[in-house]
Amino acid sequence: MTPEEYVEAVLTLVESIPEGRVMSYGAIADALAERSGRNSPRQVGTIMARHGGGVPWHRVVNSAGRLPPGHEREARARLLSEGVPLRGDRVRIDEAGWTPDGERTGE
DNA sequence: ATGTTGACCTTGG
DNA sequence: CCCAAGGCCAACA
Repeated sequence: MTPEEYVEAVLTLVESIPEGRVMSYGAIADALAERSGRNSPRQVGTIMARHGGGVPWHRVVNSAGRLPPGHEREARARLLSEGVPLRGDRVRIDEAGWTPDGERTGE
């Protein structure tokens, strides 16, 4: 799988995240691990930073539910309007966490 | 080829 | 809450 295809795969997956739900960089990397041959949350983060402008990037947070640096205000507002459960400025990923299988990350 | 860096993750002080 | 260490993968100097 070429780098461009991996980028597309990531963006497509992010677009598939339902409103009110979120996914962590690690979960995304993990979900594409089989198909991409690589598993690196950092790469997903880099991809989001560079090509995340066209997708619901605010639905992607780190494992601790932390919002993307520099976009915290924006992300928080959007998540709030979607009804994503927040604890302060962090997402309750145990409740809003989502995977392509429709299961919650916690559990 | 080596070293650093990055919207990361987990474990452990 | 903050920091460090070891893994992870790709881009860049």
